[in-house]
Amino acid sequence: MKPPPEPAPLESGGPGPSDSRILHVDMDAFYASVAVRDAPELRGRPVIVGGGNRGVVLSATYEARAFGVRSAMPMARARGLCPTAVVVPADHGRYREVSRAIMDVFRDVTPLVAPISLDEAFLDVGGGRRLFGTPVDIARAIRGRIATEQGLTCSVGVAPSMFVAKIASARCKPDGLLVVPPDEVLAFLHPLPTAALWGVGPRTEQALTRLGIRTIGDIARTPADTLRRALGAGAGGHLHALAHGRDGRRVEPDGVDVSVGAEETFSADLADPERLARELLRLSGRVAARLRARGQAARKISIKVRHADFSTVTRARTLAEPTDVTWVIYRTAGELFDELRATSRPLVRLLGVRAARLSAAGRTSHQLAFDERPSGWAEVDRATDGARRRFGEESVRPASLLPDRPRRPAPPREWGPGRV
DNA sequence: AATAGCAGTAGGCCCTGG
DNA sequence: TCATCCAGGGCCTACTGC
Repeated sequence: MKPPPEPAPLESGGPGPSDSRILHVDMDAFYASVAVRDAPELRGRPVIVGGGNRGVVLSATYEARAFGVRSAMPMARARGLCPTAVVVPADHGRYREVSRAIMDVFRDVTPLVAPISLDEAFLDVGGGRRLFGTPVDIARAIRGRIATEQGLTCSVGVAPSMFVAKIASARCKPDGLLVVPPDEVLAFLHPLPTAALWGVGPRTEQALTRLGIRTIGDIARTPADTLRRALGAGAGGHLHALAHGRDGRRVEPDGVDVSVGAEETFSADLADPERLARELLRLSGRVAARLRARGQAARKISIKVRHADFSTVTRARTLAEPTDVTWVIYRTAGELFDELRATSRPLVRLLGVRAARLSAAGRTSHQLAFDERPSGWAEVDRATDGARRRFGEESVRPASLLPDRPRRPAPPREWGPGRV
């Protein structure tokens, strides 16, 4: 999800809407519910979506949750808790389809839809009274449509602000509807544990516990300065405001992404420099293709390396000019990787490539440096994109990525497996 | 005993250029 | 010329959440 944007400046009249007109709609056990819907023989059984020998649980039916299975839990542990569970691999294409249909339902009642993920969104339905009825009417209608059109259940929180609506939907799961009127917000919030607040994860919860703060009410009774000292100026002030029910954020239709990346955990830890270089090339190709698909170019390239002991480092470099070219990204990532491993080379568990500082790709006038020849790499990418459109994603890839030929990864003379 | 693949922000540190 | 301060950018880690 996207972290909360900065609270908008308050308009005269106080913090946010004075009526409960914000909806948070959250699908119940989304991936698992889609899997069961599409394979009815699974109904009633514990089902876990996830997999891979080193994967985590992406979603689990309530039957599986009864055994203690939770999302983000390592699969090995989940299987231990619930050996009878049916394990189903994820099908992201399918989830995207269903997601689009659901979001369309939301947009039928208001243009103010802020998707948080495939299965969850905020809606501001304050403007729809005349056409669609009260926020509660609208919430019921949405739940009905999703049930009949998709055969799926969702839970809806209705409140005067986004974060209260979010907590409300979580408290009425599954298949629930919970309305928090403005004058009941504080009574609703204060008994809840601090972790119920958006932005309080395990670390922050620990820090608060050390101060003897356990509930949202405790936060509200703590001086803002104490919180700021313990959690930092930003987070401290933010939590203090939330605990008093103040949340100036509005529901804004999606903003643009500020970065795109690709990363992968390998089925076994890697040491082989050639293999690592090939993986870097593959990830670079994926990032570049996604940039081109959005018509964007990036000025900052970063890599992420997770070692066998789970320690993680990132390295980044800003380019002289934006790029969407596979080879430029690969070369940069390779240099960063080289520098990182100049001194020591622990086994690699995960590798990632990310592109940031995005701009519209445009046909920027490109000044060739003295020692630079027109490389033709952009043309290679264009041809690749075209072939993939016609013949499918798997139709084109660099020779070094062909399964039969674990050779050296393509061109960069300056950087290649020979030097790793 | 095991820990995905994304994405985002905050805060600390260092360097650079007035 | 040197010391000092400050602002801004870049980099990195830590944390959060779906």
